Amino acid sequence: MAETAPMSGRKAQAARNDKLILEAARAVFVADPSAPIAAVAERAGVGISALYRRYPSKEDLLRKLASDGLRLYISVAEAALADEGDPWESFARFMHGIVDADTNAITRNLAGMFKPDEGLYQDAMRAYELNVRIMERTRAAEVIRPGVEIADLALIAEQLSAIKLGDEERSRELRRRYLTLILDSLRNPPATSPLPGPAPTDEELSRRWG
Amino acid sequence: MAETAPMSGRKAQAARNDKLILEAARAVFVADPSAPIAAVAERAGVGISALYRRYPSKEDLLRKLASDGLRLYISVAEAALADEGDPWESFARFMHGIVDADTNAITRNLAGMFKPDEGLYQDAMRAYELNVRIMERTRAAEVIRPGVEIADLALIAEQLSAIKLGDEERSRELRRRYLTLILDSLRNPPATSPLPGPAPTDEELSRRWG
DNA sequence: GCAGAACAGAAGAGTATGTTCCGTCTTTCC
DNA sequence: GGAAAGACGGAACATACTCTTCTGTTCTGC
Repeated sequence: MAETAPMSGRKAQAARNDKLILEAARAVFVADPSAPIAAVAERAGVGISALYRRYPSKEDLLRKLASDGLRLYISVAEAALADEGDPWESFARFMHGIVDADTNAITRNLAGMFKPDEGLYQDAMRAYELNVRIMERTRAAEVIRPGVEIADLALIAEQLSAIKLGDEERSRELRRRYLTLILDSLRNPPATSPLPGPAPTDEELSRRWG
Repeated sequence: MAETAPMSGRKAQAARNDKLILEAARAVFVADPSAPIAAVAERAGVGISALYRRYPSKEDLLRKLASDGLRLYISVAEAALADEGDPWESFARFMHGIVDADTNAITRNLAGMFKPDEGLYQDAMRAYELNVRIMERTRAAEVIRPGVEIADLALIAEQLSAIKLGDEERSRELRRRYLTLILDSLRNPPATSPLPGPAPTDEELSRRWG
């Protein structure tokens, strides 16, 4: 099988660690943007030196994460633009896509913790341009509530990414719930879609106070 | 005039400082819950010892802030319950009240930074009970979208309190904007209210990246 | 005029965290 | 078969941060 890299061997372990570290870093910094780098190592199940072998400093790691997150955002936006179906459904899928991917958590929330890169600027401009085109197309179809601007979408995504309740998966589910509410309100004419997933329970809310 | 305390005198200055310190603490910790205590002193324009004269420790100050915030929440909820007018309008005013007061910023966001007080527990139970009654009344009038639970309201308020853009006043204005969107969607039947205040501008958004 | 409340801000003490470094193990090349 | 080198774990180091205490000073109220 072409996919099966030899399970043993230092090189194979290194390749696996590459992914382990990036995934751990993403998870840790999404949960707490100011987390110490030791927390990333622990979560990845590796030593600290495995991190420093790959990234010269914490700042470089953060920049890498933000860069990946921005590129993910771009790919979601491009997929949405390629979708030539119903304009509203296409727009809604775009919003669901960026909220599900939670790209805000690793771009906006990490801002200020690293010095932006030239490539980051390029990607940011590209992302903005895609935003404009999606918005223009949706407006042209007259399926979005008048008065809603591009920047509104960014702030809505940012609000939703602030929901952190329990599990990462449960958080996503709840974000979908409130995104559904907002989208119903953004749609022209307004709609009433079924709310996905169960409402939060009082127990879920109060557990965080410990 | 009973209200006019002598403008000079150590005692008068102390009374003024009481307020200055609480207001500064609120503003500072709302902006950054993990801010150092020196930032509060600086913002209040007083020395650090003026803080420690009033509160034995940082934790006590935080507890005081949270306690005040919770009481503010309760008073808003009580006012909403006392309002016997249109059920939906009353509910909407309640939501606007707690979002405007931004009580989440000084209760939920400070959680875990101090050991809860017995009085806090009492207040929390009282707040919860008021929530239940407001929700029951609104449901009984059948003006709220089916499937919406009490805990939804808490999470919605929490989302909105995550919006921090520029000025404190501007943030409030934007929170009202998105609260209006959500309330339109929560209402049964759905409504389309005029959006208050201008949409965020791209410049406002990008300024934060510095 | 003076005793003391109230204060500003520097100094102290302890903690948290980014980064380096050393000893170890495994692989791979001769 | 042996050894050089890549990769790693985690302790050790240096440092920056921040809560709290403490000292010297000012100004009020009597």
